Amino acid sequence: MRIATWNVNSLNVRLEALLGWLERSPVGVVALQETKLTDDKFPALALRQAGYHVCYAGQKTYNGVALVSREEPREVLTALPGVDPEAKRFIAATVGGVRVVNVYVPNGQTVDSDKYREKLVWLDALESFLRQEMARHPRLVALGDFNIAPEDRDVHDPAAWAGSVLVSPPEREAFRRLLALPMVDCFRQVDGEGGRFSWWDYRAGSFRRNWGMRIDHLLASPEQAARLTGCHIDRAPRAWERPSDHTPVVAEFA
DNA sequence: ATGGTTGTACGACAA
Repeated sequence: MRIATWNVNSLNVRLEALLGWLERSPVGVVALQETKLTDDKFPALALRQAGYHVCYAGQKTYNGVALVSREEPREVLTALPGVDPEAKRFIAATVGGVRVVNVYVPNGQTVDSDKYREKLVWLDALESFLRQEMARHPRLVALGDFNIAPEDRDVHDPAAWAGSVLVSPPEREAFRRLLALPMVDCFRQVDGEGGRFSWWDYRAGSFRRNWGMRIDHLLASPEQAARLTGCHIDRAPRAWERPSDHTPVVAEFA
């Protein structure tokens, strides 16, 4: 089964891109972040007509997550225990025997901000949740926009970014704690090269210059990681007209 | 590379 993650930065703007991408790249599940739609505006019909089930948790203007899947999602959960349930950043469901946990981790803004402290609290809550969830669901995938570049090779200019949000040591420690659960960083397992990014700023021609970061991840429990047969970043949609600033990351499991 | 853009929504904020 192919499992993918894509921060679409407004599903309203990106619906045609998503449908076009699904047509050329069919998946078992794609996890979406930043849908920026209330649930009454979610394009469930268009996605059902494309042959997918959907579950979603949205709000006005900000955040919003969804799972788009070939098989019906079961045991859907739309709140991460221990954090503000009003910010729609979390949705989990069981699809085809795999527990899929879709996260839009808070960006954190700057390392001296309240939002940064909230990000670290959010990551603590995620770690606790995943530890419990893995005990119940040996086949577990946690994926989404983590807003963390795990290592310097995941950053185009590590010196310029040193200590900043997305790369700061406490954030990277939180990410390593997720890996210590243990979970496998699927892309890193397959591709140890640096300079492979999933996000590029809209400004300054960043995509053209490959000034980006790898901040979108798929983490797999050991049992699920044993089935991993491939993982790649699909850069194509980032070059399409009116793109998201993120591009899809796709893992393949036997 | 600390915003040169984009999205939401119509000014300002988030990313």
